[in-house]
Amino acid sequence: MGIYEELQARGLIAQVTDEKEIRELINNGGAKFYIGFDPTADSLHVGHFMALCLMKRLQLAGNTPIVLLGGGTGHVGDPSGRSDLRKMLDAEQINHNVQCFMKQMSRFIDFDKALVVDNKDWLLNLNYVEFLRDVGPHFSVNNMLRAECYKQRMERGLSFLEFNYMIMQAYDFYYLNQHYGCNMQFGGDDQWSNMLAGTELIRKKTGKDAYAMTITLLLNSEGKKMGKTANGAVWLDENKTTPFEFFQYWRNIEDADVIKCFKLLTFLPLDKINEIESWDDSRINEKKEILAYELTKLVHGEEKANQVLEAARSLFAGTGSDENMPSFEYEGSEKELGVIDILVVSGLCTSKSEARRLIEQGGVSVDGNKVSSVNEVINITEPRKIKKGKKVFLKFIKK
RNA sequence: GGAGGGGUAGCGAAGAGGCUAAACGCGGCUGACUGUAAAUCAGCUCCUGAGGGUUCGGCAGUUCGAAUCUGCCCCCCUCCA
Repeated sequence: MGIYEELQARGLIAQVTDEKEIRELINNGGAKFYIGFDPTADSLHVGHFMALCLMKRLQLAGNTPIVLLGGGTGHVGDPSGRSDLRKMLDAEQINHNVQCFMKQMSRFIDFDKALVVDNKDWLLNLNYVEFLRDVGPHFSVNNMLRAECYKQRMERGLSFLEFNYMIMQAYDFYYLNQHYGCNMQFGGDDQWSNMLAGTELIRKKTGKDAYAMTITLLLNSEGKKMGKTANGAVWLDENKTTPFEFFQYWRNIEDADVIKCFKLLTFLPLDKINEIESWDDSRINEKKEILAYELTKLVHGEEKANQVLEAARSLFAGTGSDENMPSFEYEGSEKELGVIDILVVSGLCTSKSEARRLIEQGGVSVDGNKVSSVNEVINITEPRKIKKGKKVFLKFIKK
C-alpha cells in the first residue's frame, strides 16, 4: 500500500486536483510540496498539527516538504471560513508569531531535511503596478467571486484587502514553483479555492501542471470543528493549553468521534486502529485513553504524556500517583485563606461572585470534602487538592 | 457624495421614558442520572464587603428619572451615484 492509499484509508484526503497524477507523484516520492502556515496567533493549533503530521507522513514516504510561513500573507488575512474581518496584525506581532511557530514546528519537522521559507521575502517587496500587470490578467473577478470562500462574505461585506488574499496565495505557489521546483500544495479543505487559484496561475503562466490536495477538516459527529473549546482553540503550546488539558480534551471527546480521531490524528498503523475499533463498546474509555495518550505523546513528548496519564488516572480512577496533577503555587504569606479567595487567586474562577455561586451549587471540594459554606477558611500550610465541578482539579500549594 | 436601516451581555435577538441588571434562544457553568461520553431533567450565568455599585457603539445634553428623548462623533449594512 502506498502513502496515497494510506492517506485515503485514513480519511485524510478531502479533495484532489488530479487523482492519478498525485497518487503516482507522492507514492514515488516525487512530490516537492508546500503547506502554508499563517502566523495569526502565537501558537499552533490542532489544524496545524494535522498539516504537520501530513508533512511528516509524506516526508517519510520520500517526498520533499516546504514549510511556508505566512509572514507576508499575514499582513493581508485570509477571509476563508470567516464571517468577519480578521484583526489586523502589525509586523512585530507577525514576526513574534512566526518565531513561536518555528519553535513548535521543530518538534514535528526535521528542518535539516525540509525547506523553510517565509513569503514576506517576496511579497513585501512587490511593486504594485508591476505585480498587477504580471498576475492580474490571469485572474477573472467573475470567477473569484464564485469561489466558496468569498460567497459567504458577499453578504456581510468583503474588503478589497481580503479579496486579494487568494491572489497572494496563488502567487506564493507560482513563486515556489519557479524558484524551488515546488509541484504540489497541501492545505486544509477550507483552502481549496485559494489552492486552485495557484494551480491555475501556474498553468496560465508556464503551461505546466501543478497539483493540489486538501486534508479533511476535523469535524465532530455534529459537524462542528474539533479542537475548539469555549475558551478558544486547543493550542499546542503548553503554556496556553497545558499537557493535562490537552490530554483531557481528547479523553473527553464523544464516543462517535474516537475512531475517526485515531485515523486522522495518530500515527498508529491502520491494522492497530482496526483492532481497537473492533473492541467491545465497554472498552470505550480504554480507547479514549489511548487516543489521548498517543496525541499528548506526539505533541508534548513521551515523558509529559506519561505524567498526565498518571495524573488523570489518579484523579479519576483513584489509581496512580497524584504527583503530576495540575497545580498552582500561591505566593502569599498567609497560613489560611477563604475558599473564595483560593478559587479566584488560582484562576479557577474569574470573580468572587462566580466562586460564591459555585460553592452554593455544591461544585467545590477540598481534599475530597465538599465545601458547604462560602465563608469556609482553609489552612494552606499543606498542599490542598481543590476540585471544581466534576472534572477540574488543582493542587493548591503555598510557596 | 445622496437616501434609508442598524450598533443591547460570549453570540443571536426583544425592549422604545420609571414595573429593566435588561424577555427569549444558543452557548457556558453547577447539580441529578452515567462511563471523565451522548441524551435528558433542574438550577445558575455583570461586579460586590450583599448595604449597594457599574452597564445597552462614544461623548455631551433634556428629565425627579434614560438602553429608551435631543445634538455631535465613530462603526456596520442596503439601495442610488
